Amino acid sequence: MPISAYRHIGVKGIMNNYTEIFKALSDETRLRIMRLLTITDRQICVCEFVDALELPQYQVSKHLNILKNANLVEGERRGTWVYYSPLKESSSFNNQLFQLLKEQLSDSVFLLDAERLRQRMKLRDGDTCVVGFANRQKVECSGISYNKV
Amino acid sequence: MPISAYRHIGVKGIMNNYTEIFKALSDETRLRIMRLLTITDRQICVCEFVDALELPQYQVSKHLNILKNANLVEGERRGTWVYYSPLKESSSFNNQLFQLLKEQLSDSVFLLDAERLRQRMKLRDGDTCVVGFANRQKVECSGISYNKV
DNA sequence: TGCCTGTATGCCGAAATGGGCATATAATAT
DNA sequence: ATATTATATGCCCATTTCGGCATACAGGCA
Repeated sequence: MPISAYRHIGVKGIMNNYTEIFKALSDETRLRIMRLLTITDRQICVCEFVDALELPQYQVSKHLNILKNANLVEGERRGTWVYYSPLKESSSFNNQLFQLLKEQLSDSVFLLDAERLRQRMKLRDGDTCVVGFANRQKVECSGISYNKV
Repeated sequence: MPISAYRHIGVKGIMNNYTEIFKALSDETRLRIMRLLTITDRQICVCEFVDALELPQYQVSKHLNILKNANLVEGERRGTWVYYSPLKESSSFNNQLFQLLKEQLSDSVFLLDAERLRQRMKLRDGDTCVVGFANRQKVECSGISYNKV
C-alpha cells in the first residue's frame, strides 16, 4: 500500500509532507502546471490546462490530483468545471516555494505554456470557462463528426 | 537506460534539470543531508554524515551521489576523506532553493541531526576530520574485536 | 609490499511511478 | 430519462527507485 494511502488517518509526519511536496514537483508536467498557477493569479480549470499544456485530459487530472494530495493546489467545482489554484491557506514553506517557482523557472517550455494559456483565457466569459476543449480533435466515424476527449 | 546516464553528453534540457533537482529532494535522507549542508557553512565529510544521520555509509554515499548528479552538492577529496558542500558556483535558482531549505524546513528530525553533527564536529582537528566513524559498531569475532562499517 | 580505513558502486528484489486506455462520476441541457 | 460534456479514476505495463549486501577503489602508513 502506498504511503499516500495513509494520508486520511494522519499517520505521516511533517517530514513526509516535505518529501511528498518535492516528489510532486519532480515531474515535468506537474512543474508546468505549478508554473502556470504561480504566474497567473487566477484560477485555471482542467480544460484550460489541457489546451495550454497540450496533454490528454486524463493526464492533467491525474497530475492535478497528485499536486492536491501534496497540499500544493486546491480545486473548486463551479458547475461542470473544476477550477484549480495554489493552496490558499498555505504554510510559509509553501509560500516561499511558490515564490521560487514563480521567479526562477526559466525554460522555453514554460513560455509556450504561458502564451497558450493567455490565448485560451481570452475565450472566457468573465471568470467562467465556457468553451470546453478548444483543441478538441474532430473525429469522423460512419459519416458522423464527434468530439474526442 | 536511466535519463541521468545521458548527463555527460548534455542531451538533457533545462527542464530536466529542474525535475532532477526536485526528484533529488524528494527523499527524506537527501533532505536531511541538504538541511545539514545549508545550515552549516562548513564542508561535511561522509563519515560525519554517517554519524549525524545514523545511517549506513553506503546509503550516505549513494544519496550524496544523487545530489551531486542533480548539481546540488559538490565533493572535494582531501586525503582519505571526501568533504561535501552545496554547489559553490550555483544558479540563482539553486541559491533561492538553498535559502528555502535553510529557512523553512522545520521538523524534529532536522534538529536531532544538527545536534549530532554539532557534537561530531567537535572531534575535528581544525577543518580536518580525524576520527572516522565515531559510532562504529565493535564486532567480536573469534575473540578479535574489529570495526564494522 | 601489504594492511587498514574511508569512500564508491554493482547487483538484487520489493515497491512506486507515469503513460495509455477504458470507464466511471458529475453537472447541465433537451 | 437521456444525451452530452467536463472531470476523475481503475487497470495494465514498462521503467525507476531505494534499501541491503558485497565488493571495488583510493589514500595513508607500517
